[in-house]
Amino acid sequence: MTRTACITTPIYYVNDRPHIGHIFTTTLCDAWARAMRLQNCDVFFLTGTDEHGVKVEKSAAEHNVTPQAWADTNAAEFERILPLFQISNTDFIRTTQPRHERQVQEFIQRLQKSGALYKGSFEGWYDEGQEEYLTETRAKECEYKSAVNGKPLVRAQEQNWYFKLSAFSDRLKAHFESHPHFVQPSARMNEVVGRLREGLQDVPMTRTNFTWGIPMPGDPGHVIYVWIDALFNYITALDYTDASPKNPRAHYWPADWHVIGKEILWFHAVIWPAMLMALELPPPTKIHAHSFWISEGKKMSKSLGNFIDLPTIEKYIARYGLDAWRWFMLTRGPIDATDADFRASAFHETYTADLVNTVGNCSSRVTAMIAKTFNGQMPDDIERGGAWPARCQQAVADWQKHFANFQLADAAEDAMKLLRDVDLFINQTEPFKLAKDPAQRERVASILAQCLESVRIASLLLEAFLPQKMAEFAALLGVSGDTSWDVRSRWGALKPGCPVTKVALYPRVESDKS
RNA sequence: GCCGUCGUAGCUCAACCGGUUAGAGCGGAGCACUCAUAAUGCUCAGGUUGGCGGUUCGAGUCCGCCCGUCGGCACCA
Repeated sequence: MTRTACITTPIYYVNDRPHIGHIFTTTLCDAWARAMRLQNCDVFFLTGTDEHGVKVEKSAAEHNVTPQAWADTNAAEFERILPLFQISNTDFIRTTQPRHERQVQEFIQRLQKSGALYKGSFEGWYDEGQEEYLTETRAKECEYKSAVNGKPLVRAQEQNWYFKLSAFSDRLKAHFESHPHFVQPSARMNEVVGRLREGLQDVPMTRTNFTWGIPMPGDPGHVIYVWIDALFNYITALDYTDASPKNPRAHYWPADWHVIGKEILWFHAVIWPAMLMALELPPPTKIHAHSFWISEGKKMSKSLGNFIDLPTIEKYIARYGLDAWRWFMLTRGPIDATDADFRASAFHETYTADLVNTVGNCSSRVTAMIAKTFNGQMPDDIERGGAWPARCQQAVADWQKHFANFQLADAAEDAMKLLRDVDLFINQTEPFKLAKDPAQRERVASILAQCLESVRIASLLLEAFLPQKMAEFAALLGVSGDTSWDVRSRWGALKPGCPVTKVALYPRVESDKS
């Protein structure tokens, strides 16, 4: 029986344009999904778009189109760009799809039956121009005036459906205690636990001031709040209103990882698990909340206009290649608790140091020596690998452990270390010198065979990060994607005599000193 | 304001429960080598581990205070 794995990105709000943040999150998930697939896992990798809410309704009106048309256009853009980054998602869910809307209504009805919902009145500071409520702190910040038109905020009230979040306080606390790694990184876990200690308030889950959303079952005029609607995507994509074994997707839940940005942690770590508890469904296994990119030392913001947007990203890919882009995202990105800086100079240095000088050069020197010394054929290793099989096995084990813990950059480093060891080994054993002595031919054959086999295994470990060139390299060596993990991850997949040509995987790129 | 991060070599970061001369990568300097994409390997960083005080046989690692940074505080990846 094959293992299953499930990973999700947040669904992206269609009022936004795709930028480095979306692509970063999605790429993280993609690398993990690819790593699991390499290991023969049956992977469900979900992404999609969040399309309801007052902001979409307003933007649509400004553009003189229907909300659905506006959502269609923008959702299409999010979906269109996935192949540009070789994202290997297995589904793309949109919250305006019938499958989602139908199931959300059913889940809401179940929540109602469970007694987790009640109708109460909501009072708050209301911006009449923007037609939205502001939080108490936000209202204070704006001195109780609209940030947009300067008119005073009004005290407004409306009837809403509430989710009884407070009732789940103890169960949530118990879950956090028994699952100390539920939220990663640990700094984020601390934040959630700390806030949980302060007590929970029930959350409004419907609105009446707009209509672009999923109607509240049995209460016309009430629309399900976008966030509640959106969270359900993780299980509506699995048709999880039917959790029985007859549903071919049901076994993917609970998801191994919800990968999110830190700003939406509370919803995923607290509200979402509580709703699932109310529905008597299992919570997600783990949540990884990454941090943000900043740009050349400055926070990205709409007002500064320094977002790393799609055209900027496409320029990098045109210049350095997709692998380089993914490599920088995955190894230098804000995957943990601190923000990371996107600098053009750092991008260039990372590409040169890692992909050109290490991956590219090491594979090049090894294949070149074999091509020259052994007529382009994998030589026979009478030493049976020497110390290398164990060394490679260790790298594979470390890599697996790091991926299991969502430590992607560390997993990449496992492969890089292996390559650096190969470089070192070549300098120490000097096969290029020994090759001049016919008496040393067997020794040279063993050294080079060991090098190539180690490089091959390193490239396997890099394939989730660098899908383009590593797949190409594997194919060149005749050990490509349809070969099983057991064969590929073990020593000895390259047989003596198989053809080897000199490779040049990552060309040097001149830095543009302006 | 409340809660929470982080503050270690020029840069990016390591260091499990406190325990020998605090470690890598990148950049820089020198040397070696020539199979390779002017690549690679070796050597070189005398860092008061933000500051002050405390606990301890012993603290980067625990406690207190201070300084600085960043984040969350309900809908911006």
